[in-house]
Amino acid sequence: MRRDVFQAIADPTRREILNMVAYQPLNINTVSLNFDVSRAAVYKHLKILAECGLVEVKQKGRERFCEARLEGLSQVSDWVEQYRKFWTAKFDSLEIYLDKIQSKPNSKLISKANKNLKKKKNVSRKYSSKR
Amino acid sequence: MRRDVFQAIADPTRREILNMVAYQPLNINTVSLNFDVSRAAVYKHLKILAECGLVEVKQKGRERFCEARLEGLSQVSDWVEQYRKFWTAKFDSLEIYLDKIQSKPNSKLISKANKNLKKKKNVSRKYSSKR
DNA sequence: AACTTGCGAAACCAAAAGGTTTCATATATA
DNA sequence: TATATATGAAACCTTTTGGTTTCGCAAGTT
Repeated sequence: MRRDVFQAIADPTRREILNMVAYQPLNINTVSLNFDVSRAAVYKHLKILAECGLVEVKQKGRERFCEARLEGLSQVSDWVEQYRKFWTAKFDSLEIYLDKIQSKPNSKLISKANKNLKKKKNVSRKYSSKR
Repeated sequence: MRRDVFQAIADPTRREILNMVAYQPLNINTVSLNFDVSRAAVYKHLKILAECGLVEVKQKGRERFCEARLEGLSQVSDWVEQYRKFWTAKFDSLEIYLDKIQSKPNSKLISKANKNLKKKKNVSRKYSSKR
């Protein structure tokens, strides 16, 4: 069960939950009452958010307050920011590059590709019906 | 079939694909050769990326070159950035607020919650075995 | 003590995801 | 022309996801 921040924020309900507890800690019930889905469903979402560290749960009596711990989002921020140059810059030069490259794609990737090709053929054979 | 950027980048393979085509357009086969999964699987990932606008596909003869169109990531960037203050700021005051609030959670959310509570009871009845 | 609340967990479900094979087709190439 | 390559698409399969009910229990309330 992969449990990373990217997957955690992929679900719109979880993003809403995150937004809700970002401004103040709320107990699980209060969070769930703000959604149409069942408390159990919200509970599971909260569990996922907690598992990847985006919310921290603190017991207070019989209640459990969920507090956002958004530092984990920096991982997403870092990932996105490394590509900002690609959508900020003009793409004309890249277009031209495409025209040049198309008959002979990047050699580095190709050589890596060739290694995988062998692996891939093995895998294929493994699953193939013909021996 | 929900098809948004958040979901598109949730899969690590798709993030790798995106990174691969960010630097130069590549045809589908070349992309797939760099992964252990089948071409068909990679094809599906590319389709998802294309559906949410993160890659653009251009036909060139019998080949189809995939080009990254990363502007869509700005949506993710915007979403994350709105929370940066929460992980940059000190949380002490929030901690104190928690202690004050815990016996009486946010009234705005609560009133919204009450509306949903009614809905929720209806829904429950709908699915309930007892009539 | 009896009742209400807030949770946690289990059992179940349907749909979505992520993969795999296989096959057909169009485009290059030898 | 015969062969190889690059795709698209369909049929299937297994695992994950996102939800729902139902139950039990502990902690507050009346």
